[in-house]
Amino acid sequence: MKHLLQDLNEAQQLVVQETNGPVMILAGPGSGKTRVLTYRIAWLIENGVDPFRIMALTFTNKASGEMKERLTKIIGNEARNIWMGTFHGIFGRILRIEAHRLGYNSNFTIYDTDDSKSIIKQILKENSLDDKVYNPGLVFHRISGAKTSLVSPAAYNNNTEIQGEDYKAQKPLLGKIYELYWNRCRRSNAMDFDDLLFNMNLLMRDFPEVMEKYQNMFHYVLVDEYQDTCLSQYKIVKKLAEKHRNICVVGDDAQGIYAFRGARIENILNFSKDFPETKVFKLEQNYRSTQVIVDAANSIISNNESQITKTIWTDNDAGDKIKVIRNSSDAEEALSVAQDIFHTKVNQRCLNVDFAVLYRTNAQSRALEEAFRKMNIPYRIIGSVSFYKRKEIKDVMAYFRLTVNLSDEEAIVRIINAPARGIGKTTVDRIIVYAHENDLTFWDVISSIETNHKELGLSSGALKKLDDFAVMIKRFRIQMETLHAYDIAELILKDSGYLNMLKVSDELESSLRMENVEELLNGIKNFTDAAEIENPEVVPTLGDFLLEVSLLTDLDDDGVNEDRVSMMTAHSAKGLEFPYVYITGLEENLFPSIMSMNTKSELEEERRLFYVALTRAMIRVTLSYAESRFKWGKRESCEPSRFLTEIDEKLLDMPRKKEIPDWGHQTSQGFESDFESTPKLRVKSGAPAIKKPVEPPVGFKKIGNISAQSQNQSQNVEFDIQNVIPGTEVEHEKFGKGKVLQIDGSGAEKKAVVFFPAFGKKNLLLKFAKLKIVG
DNA sequence: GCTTTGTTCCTTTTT
DNA sequence: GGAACAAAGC
Repeated sequence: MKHLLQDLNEAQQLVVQETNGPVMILAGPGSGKTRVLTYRIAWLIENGVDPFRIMALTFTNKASGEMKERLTKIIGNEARNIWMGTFHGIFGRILRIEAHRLGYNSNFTIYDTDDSKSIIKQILKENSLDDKVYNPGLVFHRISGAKTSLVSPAAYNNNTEIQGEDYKAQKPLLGKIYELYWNRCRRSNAMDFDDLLFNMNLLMRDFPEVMEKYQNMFHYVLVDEYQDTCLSQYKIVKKLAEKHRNICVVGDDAQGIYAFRGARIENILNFSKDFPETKVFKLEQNYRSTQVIVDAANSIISNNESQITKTIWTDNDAGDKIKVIRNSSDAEEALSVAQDIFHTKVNQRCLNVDFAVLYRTNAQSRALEEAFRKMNIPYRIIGSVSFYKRKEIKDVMAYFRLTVNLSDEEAIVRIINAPARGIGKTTVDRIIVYAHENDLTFWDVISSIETNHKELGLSSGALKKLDDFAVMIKRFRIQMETLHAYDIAELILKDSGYLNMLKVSDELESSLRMENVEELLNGIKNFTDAAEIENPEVVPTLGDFLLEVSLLTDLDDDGVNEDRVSMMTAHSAKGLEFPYVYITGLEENLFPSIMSMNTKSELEEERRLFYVALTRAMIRVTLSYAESRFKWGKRESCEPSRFLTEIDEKLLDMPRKKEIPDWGHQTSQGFESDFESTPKLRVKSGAPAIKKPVEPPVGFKKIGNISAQSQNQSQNVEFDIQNVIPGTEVEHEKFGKGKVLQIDGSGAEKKAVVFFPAFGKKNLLLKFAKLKIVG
């Protein structure tokens, strides 16, 4: 047992061993918070606590994944028996068991933000409400806010204060929309993210026997990032721990960055009121960062009025001053960062994984990516545009969702005509209206279409098509009973004709979509394999997969162990650490964001976010800002961020003019490549014919054109990407050898148009990463 | 009914 | 730079 504590210092040891009764740990950045939590759990188990009796809640999958991994290293396979996961994941699991009590069935769908917004849009349309007044995003935010504060539609509409606010804002019908949305979700047997928390509260409030069951089940409750809990999370946790009172929360008010989604930092302050016998521990020593970084972080946060006084200090060396880089444009900024990393790598002999580039908004990643490709530095983007937001993935998931949960109207409408089955908008609309008027679900109507079609006034052709569709889904349902997740998924994709639709399409995009669908299938395969190893007795179902995947924001990147620079938003960086950190886009209105400067507390949250970003670094922080930046295709000039002046001047290596880099030459638009550039290629639709058609290399055949949205989106061809130029011979794992005709696209996935003689049929737009250069 | 073409309006951060 | 919508064309 001794060996466990050996890895910890004295303060940490004390915390780990204090296992009985409520404990609050105020842990500054770099104080070994995750370590303490992990070892505390390990300690419990080593002392005979059953892992099934421990619940450990985190905010992100990343955090829980990391903790699980560390725990497995310390205590072995028992780690997987702990109820460890995100709030949403764990509560989703419980709700699946208890769904019937709340009028759901256990295969409920989890709606993501896009699903929610599209339902709100439909509601607005059906009630002919102006979507300018009732902006769907805003409506959703309002509903979400109500739910995280545990205000039901009924309570919302009966609360004169809320009604007054809405009335004042000239949006008196918000409550009505909330109610309609609420009912729509219930009818579809679906919960959105906030419902997972809300319904968990309902369960605990209205079913004392259920509450007791889980209170008895969990002897130990641990919560990470406690400052980010919202009211509904806080109430659940409080109730769960009420009986055994072995609750341990870890938090840092200075790192609270989620007030926008309902987090209440007060929860930290109130903890001792709820549990008067609480023992409070403070971990203030920072083992991560240099003196300079710690001082800078402290000097930033001291600008905030509201904070619990806590001094972070460190024994570490002073370290380098914080370098500030001034740039003329976003493109130049990206190149400066890439170059700086390049030089640091050479001088300090470190790896790509030692670097992180942070930014305020995801949109900023684009320029960085371009620069990194130019400089040949491998990178990984964490949490960018989600894999699961792609059209083809959403389509495929809709098939799965519908098969598992027939009530899911969103899903049915999405795929009833994908691939085209001759079931058009008019028919679909008619069914929706009919269903809602008769209090039926969409599925109710089409599954017994023979009895309904007269009132619907459908043609016999439409009737047949709808019936065919319903029969197909019914067949999937039957087959689902006997097949495990991967097999049924594959079967659905084939039999629905979706895969074939992609296969026969000659759009370049389709082969890319195909790859994504295959990637999803691989994901299911991994899921079933892992589940079978974990518990060979139980067959992993499609429903299990859906639950897991709905709460995932990104497909688990396979490149996790590769040596790459990490790029992510400051929010995503929470909980991580890197030797070298670059914080980019330090411009007023960008960081701090202009959207977050309406009130003082919003500005203070931005400051805390900057604090989080700074304290990710171990050895060196580099800040950069640009004097101009592209916004909506237009160049706008920027002012340096106030944060730059809020840091103690002595800690800064002040801005200097950017020297001209040793390659390329400067233009008003940033840098221009030294490589030869070609005339703009026009794309097919909406544009005049390609002026100078691109001809395939000798021995290669070209069929089809690039398809894009409109002439405004014609793309530049770039040649200087990772040593590949048109003409380069490449090899694809599946299609064999080919020749690059064109490099295309910007953003996360640079694409190459490649001719594959073996494949013959068409040119392919492929994910760049999948190509190997031959010779 | 389905596909192509043209326009508008966005943009914070995440489960 | 792009998603979502609307309109026109097939």
